[in-house]
Amino acid sequence: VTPKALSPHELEIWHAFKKMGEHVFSRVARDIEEASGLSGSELGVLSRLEDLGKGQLRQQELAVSMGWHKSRLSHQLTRMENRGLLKRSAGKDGGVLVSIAESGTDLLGAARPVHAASVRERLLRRLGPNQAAVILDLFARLSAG
Amino acid sequence: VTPKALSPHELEIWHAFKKMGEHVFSRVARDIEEASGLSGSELGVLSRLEDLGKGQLRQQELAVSMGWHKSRLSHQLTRMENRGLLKRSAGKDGGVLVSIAESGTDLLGAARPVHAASVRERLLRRLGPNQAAVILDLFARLSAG
DNA sequence: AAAGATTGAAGGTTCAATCTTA
DNA sequence: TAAGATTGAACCTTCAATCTTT
Repeated sequence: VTPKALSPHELEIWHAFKKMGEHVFSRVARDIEEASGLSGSELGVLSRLEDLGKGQLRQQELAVSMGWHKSRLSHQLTRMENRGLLKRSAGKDGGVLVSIAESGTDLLGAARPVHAASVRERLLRRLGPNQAAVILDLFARLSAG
Repeated sequence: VTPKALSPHELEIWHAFKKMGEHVFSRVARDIEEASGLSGSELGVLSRLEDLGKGQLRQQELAVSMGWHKSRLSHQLTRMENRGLLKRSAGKDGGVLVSIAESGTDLLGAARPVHAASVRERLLRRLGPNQAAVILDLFARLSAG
């Protein structure tokens, strides 16, 4: 086979799809960072600790809930532990227990409303009448095997 | 003001929007990497060198065409120069001239058709009747001030 | 052996500081 | 001075290799 190159129109769609995400994510991340000093990853971890556990989760559960590989989470937790946002301790079953620290709780409290406002400002309020539905449909189509 | 938290429906949209991009990009990048050994960034740089210059561009033009900051491009070019994909030389006007190397040309030739096929498989063919148009509209809305 | 977790290396991105040269 | 470019630090992600404990 000799696959054809992408047409200008195909390239335009691909380009828009790429830039769309980059644009929104970078702005939301910046809003959160400016208001709380937390990165997007840090907010994700702290939110789950508070929402899914009561400030405490097994590392393995945390990994699954984020959809992250263990290695990625391990590196992330190491950085966050160094920043004093959380603590790790030995669980009774051989696993590791991750607990949110006081400064983590404080920053999370500051970041949550900013996150909500930013997602509304950068994405939700800009969606046309049926575009939210299109996004959900698109997500399903693109994620399907 | 006491901003409200995101509703479950808002969260669902935000989650879908995030995962959608991650899913598609990681698969396209993997397809390219497996076929050519090039990363997405490397392919972007090499493509522009071949398409916009004739294998040679001023570093500054390259930065503008990619929409990258000079620092980001500098780091990227350093890695690519170390891999033997391109060469840098002094331009006559004080700038730097970036030239694609033989191995860069070869890998680019291998990666191009794979990239086109992957974008079609991972994104384009999955779009419903009007979804391409929705993406273009969404891109415009989200990029607007 | 299998599960849970860590580590190091390499690539990527951003920021601020610095260097170089027209 | 101003433009073009580099550098180092910090953060992020992935992969393969390695522990550690059950």
